[in-house]
Amino acid sequence: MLTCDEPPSSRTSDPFRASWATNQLVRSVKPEPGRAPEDTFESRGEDGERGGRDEEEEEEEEEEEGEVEQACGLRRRGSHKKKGSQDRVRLRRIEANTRERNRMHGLNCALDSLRKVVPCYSNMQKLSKIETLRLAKNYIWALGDILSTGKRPDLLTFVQTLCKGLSQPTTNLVAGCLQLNTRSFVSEPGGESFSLYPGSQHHHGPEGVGSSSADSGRPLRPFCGSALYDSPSPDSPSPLDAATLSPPINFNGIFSLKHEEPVDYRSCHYGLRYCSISQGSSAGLSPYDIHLRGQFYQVQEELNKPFHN
DNA sequence: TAGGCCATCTGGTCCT
DNA sequence: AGGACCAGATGGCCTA
Repeated sequence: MLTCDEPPSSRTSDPFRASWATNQLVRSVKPEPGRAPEDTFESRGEDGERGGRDEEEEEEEEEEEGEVEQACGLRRRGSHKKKGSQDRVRLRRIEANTRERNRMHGLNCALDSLRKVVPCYSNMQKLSKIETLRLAKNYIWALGDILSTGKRPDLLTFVQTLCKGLSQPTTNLVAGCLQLNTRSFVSEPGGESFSLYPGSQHHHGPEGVGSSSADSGRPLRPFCGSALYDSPSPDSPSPLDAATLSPPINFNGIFSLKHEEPVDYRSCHYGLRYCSISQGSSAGLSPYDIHLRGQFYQVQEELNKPFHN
C-alpha cells in the first residue's frame, strides 16, 4: 500500500514501482506521440536520479538540435539565454510533477482511511476508489436516515441502502461483510424476490436487527469476537483478513466503531480497530455507540437519544 | 484479449 | 511567480 511519507521511488517491493520504472524506461525510449521528445525529460529520471543523464548529454542534444535547425535552414536566436530559461522551465516541471505525485499519494491515503471506516474493509480485496466513494456516500446516507428517523432498519434494507449503485462484486463484498448471503437478496423461500439494486423490488424482511437471520435461518454472527480485538489494526493480519474479508462491523453493531490509536493523517498509519461493543444492554451501551479512538464523540449522544426515550 | 483500475505526466486554470 | 487543483492522455497490471 502506498504511504504518504514514502515516494514510489523508495519502495522496491511495491508492484507499482516496477511499473513506474518500466514506464520511465518506455517513455525514455518512445516519446508519446504528438509530444516533443524534450517533454519527456522527467521520464529519464527525477528527484536526483536522472539516470546518468548529465549536462554533457544535454549539450550534445543542444548541438544536435542546432544541426537539425541548420539543416532546415533555421537558426535559433538567443539560444544561450533560452537554455537557461529552458532549464528553469524543466526544473519547475519536475518540481510540479513531484508535487502532483505527492498530492495524489495524499489523496490515496485519504481514500485508504475512508476504506477503513466504511462497512467493508479488507486488506485482501481492496475496494476501488469509485466504489469506496459510493459506499461511503451510501453509508452516510444510511446513518443519516437512522438519525432522522430514530429507527433501526432491518438488515436487508440497510444492506440495500449500502449497495445502491455499487457493482455486483462490491455488493457481494458488502453482503459478505454483513454476513448476508447474497442469495438472500435474490430469492426467499417464500418465492418473493428482491434485489439490492436500485429500481428493484424492495423487501423489508421480517427479521429484526437483533435476531436477523437473513441467510436461511443462519443467525448473524457478530464480528465482535475476541480475535478481532486482538488485531492491532486493519493493516495487521487478522483472522478475518485471512478469511478474505475483514468486516469492521456487524449488523448488530453497525455503528460500533472503536478507533483507539491516535490518528496520524500524515503517515496514514491509522490502524483502526473495529470492535463491536454492541451487545447493547449487557454492556450497558447502546448498539449505536460510536467510539472513535478513545473519544466519545457528540455523535454518540445524538445517536443514543432515540433509544433512550 | 478486452475492459477495469491505477499511477504518472502534462498543460491549463485559478488563487495567493 | 509559484503552488494547488483538475482533467486528459498514456501505459502497465490484472482478471474474466
